[in-house]
Amino acid sequence: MPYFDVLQLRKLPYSQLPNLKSKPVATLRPFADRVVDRSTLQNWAQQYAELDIPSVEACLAFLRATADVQTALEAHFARYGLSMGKFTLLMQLFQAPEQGFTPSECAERSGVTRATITGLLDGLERDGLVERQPRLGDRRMLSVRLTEEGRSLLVRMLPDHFCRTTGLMGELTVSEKTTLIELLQKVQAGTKAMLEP
Amino acid sequence: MPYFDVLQLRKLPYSQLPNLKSKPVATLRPFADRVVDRSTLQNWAQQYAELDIPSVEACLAFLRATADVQTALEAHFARYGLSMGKFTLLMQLFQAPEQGFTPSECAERSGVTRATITGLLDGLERDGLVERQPRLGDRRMLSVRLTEEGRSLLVRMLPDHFCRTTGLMGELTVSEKTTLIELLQKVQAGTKAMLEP
DNA sequence: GCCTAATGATTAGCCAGCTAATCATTAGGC
DNA sequence: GCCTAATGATTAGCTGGCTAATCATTAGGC
Repeated sequence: MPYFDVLQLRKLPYSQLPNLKSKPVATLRPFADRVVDRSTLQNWAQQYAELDIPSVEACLAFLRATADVQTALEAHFARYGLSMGKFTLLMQLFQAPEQGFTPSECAERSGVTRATITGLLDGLERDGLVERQPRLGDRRMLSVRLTEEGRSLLVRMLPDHFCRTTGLMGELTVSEKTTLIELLQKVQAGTKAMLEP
Repeated sequence: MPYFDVLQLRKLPYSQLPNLKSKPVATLRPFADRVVDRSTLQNWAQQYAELDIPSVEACLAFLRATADVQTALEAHFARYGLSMGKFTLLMQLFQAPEQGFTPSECAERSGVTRATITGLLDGLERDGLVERQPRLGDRRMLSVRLTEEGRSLLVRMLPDHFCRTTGLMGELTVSEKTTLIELLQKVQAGTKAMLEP
């Protein structure tokens, strides 16, 4: 759930995505954008000295962008029957050496737990995009590899994928992209403050 | 799962978060940052004319920041026994009129489905932070309100919350915050390209 | 050489999104 | 006035994160 809606912003209702299986039946109806009310924010700022308006606005803008991009990526991957996690996994295997990766290697490279990888592999294997084989030499490990079908799915989708990635950043000039990267790195550095005990 | 790890970036391993209940046992070990390899990117760019390096880099930076902020917020809310969704809901009710909101209103304001609200309310009600009561006049509807306990939890946590939000943006100057907001709006506009049929 | 500890994969179970279906209630057309 | 359609809430079931526990296998110390 989008956190920023505390202050009445909104994300794209999922049911409005194009190309997803079905019509909404008893789900959210579209509703007008509710942009954050300056006076509400100022009101809060009077009650809480800790509230810094520009920071909150930047944070809300970030979360709003986050939610929209997330939604858009999900819709993109859904066209190919994939989720972000599954695509990530496939791309890793696409670049993998001959013998593939072990599930643990996949987990480590992805920054998710092994349990999550097990689940994703179950799905990908069910869809015939990936195969698990015993690893010679150490019977605890498995080799995970793309099947031909998996490889061809990627080859088929990558042009579209890169094209849409370019489109996502299409409103920014090259120098704006550079600036954005710098500013995002500063936000990332700020997460330290959130994580502190 | 963080999509950007296709190109070997990483997010903070969940198990390294401070203040979460327990020690990692059989989970991810820390591993070195793998920054995207320029030459890999250039290599790919040769194979796929659609790949625009600055766009991909900006996209990866964004997704990386997204994942880290998400993780940090989750850790922050976890200190108070909340998730982002629950916090959002509580904040809405905090500002609600006397009679509270109906679950549907909550859903609409949050941009999530009613089913999701039902689940969140179940959890919040179980924890005694919120109460559901029948609505006079229309027996299909419910009134959802904060309990005293819910209200006092918010009052207790908000100073810390705003403080940490300010901290999150603490590395940026005021004018950088403004710039960031502008650039993020452009990224948001770019999601159109992702959503197109 | 054996026994304990470490490692790899899986399983079970929680959470919070989602869709689709169901049920109760209300509203509206004829 | 009644019956159908719309509306509000819930439920069931899927997904993909997570933790914790389990099980098999391997490695290492003594």
